[in-house]
Amino acid sequence: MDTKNYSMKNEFLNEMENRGYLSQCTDIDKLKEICKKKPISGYIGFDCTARSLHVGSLLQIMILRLMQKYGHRPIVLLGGGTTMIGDPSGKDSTRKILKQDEIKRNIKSIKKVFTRILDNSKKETKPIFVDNAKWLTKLNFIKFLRDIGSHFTINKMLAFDSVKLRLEREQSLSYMEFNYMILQAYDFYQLFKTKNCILQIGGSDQWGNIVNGVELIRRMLKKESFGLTSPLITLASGAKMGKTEKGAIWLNEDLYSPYDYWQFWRNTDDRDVKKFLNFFTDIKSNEINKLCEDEKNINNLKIILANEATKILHGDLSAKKAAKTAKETFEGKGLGENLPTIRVKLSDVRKGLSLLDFLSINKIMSSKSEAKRAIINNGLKINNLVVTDEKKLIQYNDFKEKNLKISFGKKKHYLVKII
RNA sequence: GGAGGGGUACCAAAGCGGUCAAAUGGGGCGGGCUGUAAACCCGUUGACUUCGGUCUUCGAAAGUUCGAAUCUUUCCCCCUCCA
Repeated sequence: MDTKNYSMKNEFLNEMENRGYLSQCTDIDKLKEICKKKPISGYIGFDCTARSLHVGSLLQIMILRLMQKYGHRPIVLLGGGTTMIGDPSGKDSTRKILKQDEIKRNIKSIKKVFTRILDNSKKETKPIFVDNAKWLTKLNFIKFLRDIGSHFTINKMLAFDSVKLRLEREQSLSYMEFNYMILQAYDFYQLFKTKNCILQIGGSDQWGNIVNGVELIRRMLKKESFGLTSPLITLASGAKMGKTEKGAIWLNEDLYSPYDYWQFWRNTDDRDVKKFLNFFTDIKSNEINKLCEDEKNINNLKIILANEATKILHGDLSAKKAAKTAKETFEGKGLGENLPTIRVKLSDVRKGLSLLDFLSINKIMSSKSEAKRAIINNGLKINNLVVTDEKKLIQYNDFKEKNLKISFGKKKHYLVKII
């Protein structure tokens, strides 16, 4: 992380603007004033519906990181309580309800990522982790309705996008989900009261939920708080950031390897590269401008992006390893040591392994039929040679010094080793 | 609670007794072209198979029939209007 002047606290919001992190703010000027004078605490809430967050949440985490950089304190709210309800924002249908111990497990797993990306070394900016299950699960329904519910009107709630869109699309919205925004507002109120947290940050789809919290704090405590949103990242292709058809780009290492993560950034659409350099690296904005002007080969920019982004999440060493493997695999057509590796027994190889079985057993292909199709479509290579025989057996003489590379398509490569 | 409409593969949507593993579009995957990009073009898109076929799939269950995604009954779910 940058080691420059940490006292420039007001720079936090300026850099947010420069990097394109800022979409809306309830009162940017006033917030800047406050930031200039003293360190603040700001929070972002995260859903715990999966074992890991995916790159769709990365921008939010980068914002927390940026707060720290300028001396402010990030609060990470892992929504163990709200996850039991499910945020209807931006969703067409109700999510499946998770069991409580599942949510607990998810929280534990998700937390790992924050300890990597955020800075834990300084007392003043060390992130605080909170779980809203702590207060939400203790609420008394009648009391809550009287104390909190009375501040909300249905008229207004119906006008929020999260509700309105669902109704317009003729999708049902349960009473449970309908209450989500109130709970989120209550979270902010809690954090304001107990942690002196004056700012809530979120994606632009959270605007309604955030404003509700600001409003609730004003009504209940007669105090001012702030809300701020980051833009919804839209890819040049029109798709949403983070989830591909094949599955999400997970941040947790055990779900998505550093090598794959590096590849994800390396494969960025040309049109998104500059934006992503600003969003997902520590390179200064003006340096990025210069880089983009000087560098004529956009592929080199993508490599920088991949290196830097991977470094932030997985560390320098993993980033370097991934870059090296990519180079060996794609440029040298060789065997990158860091490729996903499958180990086989010598005795099995001597007998001859059915390629179709091998592919499906090791989950390279989801079924034998799919593997067969891949071969028919010339999509499968062993040591860079197209496989044409679907009945092929993997045999000892296919290996070079006990190594063999299986490639599916141009980008998916696997290393097979004899043990 | 009453009336009507509807639930089909990853999504949207056709099919309304056999020729249906199910049209078409999107998405995905693979190939070509390139730059590990985009666009474009081509192929492919349930599983298993001794490649002859076999098995499972059209909300769920039961039934009619030689034969059901298609007809009947019950149940579940969704939508619209009314109360």
